Amino acid sequence: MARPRLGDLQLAILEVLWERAEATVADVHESLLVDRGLATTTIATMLRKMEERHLVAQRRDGRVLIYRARVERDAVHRSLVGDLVARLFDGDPKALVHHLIDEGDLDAAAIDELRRRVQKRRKEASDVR
Amino acid sequence: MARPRLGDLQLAILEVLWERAEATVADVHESLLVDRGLATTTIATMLRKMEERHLVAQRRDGRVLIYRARVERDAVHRSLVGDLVARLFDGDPKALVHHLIDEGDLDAAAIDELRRRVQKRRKEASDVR
DNA sequence: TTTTTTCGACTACCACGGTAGTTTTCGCCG
DNA sequence: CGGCGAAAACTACCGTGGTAGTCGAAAAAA
Repeated sequence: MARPRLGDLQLAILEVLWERAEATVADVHESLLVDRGLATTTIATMLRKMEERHLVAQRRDGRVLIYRARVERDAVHRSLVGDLVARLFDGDPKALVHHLIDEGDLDAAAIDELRRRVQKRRKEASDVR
Repeated sequence: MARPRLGDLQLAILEVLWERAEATVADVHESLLVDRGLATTTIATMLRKMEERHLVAQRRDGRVLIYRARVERDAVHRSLVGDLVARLFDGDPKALVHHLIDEGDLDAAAIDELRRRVQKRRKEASDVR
């Protein structure tokens, strides 16, 4: 029993739900229509499968099903990023950033911004405490 | 036809091949035996499938097949990381690092080290030029 | 009330990662 | 030369993401 590993469509659907909080099959279909030319039934099927896996919750309003995300964005991001870090970088997040730098995806300005962000985060964390 | 998206076992196999340059089925099997208790045939099947997808190359030495990686580590890392960044962070690598910081996976010391690394990389790049 | 539209439910496929058993091949040793 | 043993080849199966058609029920329209 390996992990479910959400695919592209599932992620796209969740993205829609994260933005709208609630949506019907038609809503999701319409939102994704531009990027992917999928049939409505495809979205419906996917939503049903995702409901089975408890990724989304479904509520009935009359004869229409209304879906909402049951996992939150941060949790999904954390899980997927953590997964990648575990798979490729032996669980060391720094190694991932090293990779990004070596590939030229981050420049000095970006790092400086990150530095500020760390400072800010530290402050917020102590404020909460 | 979506992308193949290498799985855990495939990655583990590639890891072995990246370290040894060349390996037989038995070699790979032995290397992975500790972590995963897989049958030799499983490794063999996976290697054959990977050969079909041109992830590895196969060379015959008498009766034995010798495999070597046909994709390089950096390329795979780049591809998988790029994929994740595209999927989750709208193609912006900085957003990924922001996430890491917000999750507390990177502290100030780590950032300072990254800064040094950027400096070094910039130097190396100009040296090559 | 009858017809048409709209939804969801069910079913069916395909590709592919992962896992392994069965069969065939082939070189080597006695 | 013949049989043994190891390696490769073939086959099979499951779960799941992705894609969509069909069908039936129910609501809306005529």
